[in-house]
Amino acid sequence: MTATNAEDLTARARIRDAALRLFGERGVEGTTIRDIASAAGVSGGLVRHHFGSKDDLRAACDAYALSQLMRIKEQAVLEGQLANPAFMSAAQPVMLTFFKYFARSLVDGSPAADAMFDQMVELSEQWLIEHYDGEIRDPHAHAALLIAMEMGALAMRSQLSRALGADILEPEGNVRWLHARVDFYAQPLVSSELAAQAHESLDALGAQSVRAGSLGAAR
Amino acid sequence: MTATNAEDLTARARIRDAALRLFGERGVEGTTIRDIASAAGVSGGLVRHHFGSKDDLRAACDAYALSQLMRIKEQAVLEGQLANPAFMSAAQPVMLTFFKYFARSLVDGSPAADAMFDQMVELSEQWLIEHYDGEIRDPHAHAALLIAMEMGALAMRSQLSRALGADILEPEGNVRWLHARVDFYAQPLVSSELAAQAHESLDALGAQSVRAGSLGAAR
DNA sequence: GTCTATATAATGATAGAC
DNA sequence: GTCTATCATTATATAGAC
Repeated sequence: MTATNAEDLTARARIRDAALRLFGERGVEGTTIRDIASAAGVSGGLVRHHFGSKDDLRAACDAYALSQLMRIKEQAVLEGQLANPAFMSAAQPVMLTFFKYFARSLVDGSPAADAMFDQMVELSEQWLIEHYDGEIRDPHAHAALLIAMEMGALAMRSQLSRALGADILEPEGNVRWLHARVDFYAQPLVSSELAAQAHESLDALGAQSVRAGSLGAAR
Repeated sequence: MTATNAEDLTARARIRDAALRLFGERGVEGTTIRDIASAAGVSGGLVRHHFGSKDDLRAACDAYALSQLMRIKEQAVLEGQLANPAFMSAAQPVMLTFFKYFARSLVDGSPAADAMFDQMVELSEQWLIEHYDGEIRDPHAHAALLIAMEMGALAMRSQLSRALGADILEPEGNVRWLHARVDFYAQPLVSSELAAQAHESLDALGAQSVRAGSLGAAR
């Protein structure tokens, strides 16, 4: 049910929600129109009637997920709901569902997902520049890595859930996950000395690669 | 060419390497046997002749990627090649290719990938316990998140590459990526005070979720 | 709006020739 | 070992009835 707008019980909405969920779980290629129709309790023909083609359905899911996410963001920021625990805890699981969809889309590749990624990188880059205490060499790269890892962890949902002993998208596992995440971001994994050393090694490696030319990634 | 063993120019090896690459890039569902055959420069029939079925081919890729990764690991650790820059810089791109394959398998889900993930978590958990200075509340969860984010970032290869301006699996982008990664792990994103505060909020949220019951993740 | 039935295409699997 | 040709299955797309 992802998000429950009042008039949202139509077959069209059910199809879109089912597609959003199945695409997010199995990927677009791994999901058939029949699967979606079955999950939504309608016929395959109706999917076509409402959305035309699988690609169009996917585009509709992209647009819907993006708009819903933006809507929540607006509410949180503009309407000052950020400080409202009830709103935030209610919004959280819905947002996660959309994030999960985008995480999978990011892996599969799609124009909308690409745009979403860039937008998120942009936002977190600004946040880093404005709110971060320490110095960051390359804020853009830092932000990109941050978002890639965040979305990547979400794409690894089943693995992470197995390791934590509970689905990270259900309340119990979700809390465990968020706790671990806070710790993860609170503690540096390597010391600044080790980091400096690593940067040096990388510079040497970089120069070497450029010279040798033969060390290109295998393909 | 992923890894160039001397006798590795056989059609069978070419098929396996092509499958490894395509599965890693597009996922198993998104790759057809014809695609693989074409990339390997052979007929579809030959793929079947050598590997039986698509599932068997995938299993062969799993086994091969795992064994190669272990082989490199053995060499690095047992034969003391860890300190040999030439070996390490040559091994790095090959390892990345296999990691990429597993990252995608992790997203798609497979028994071998699951085992791989658990193994990596186990290793990094031990590393955290033995070599990490600070205190970590939940080493297992921490390790799981670390691996999920590492592999997740790899699964986000195209996004990350676009953001960094060069393919992270080619030398140039690779160096940029590794630099950003060092910085990422060298600097805590949130202060310990903020972290403590976040942990508190999460505990409150957790208790609330358990009470309310209605806050389950959307599905 | 919704369904059933059908056409068309793609895919994995198979058989047999060289 | 390698190919071409073909089959069976499945998926998407389409048409038309209710």
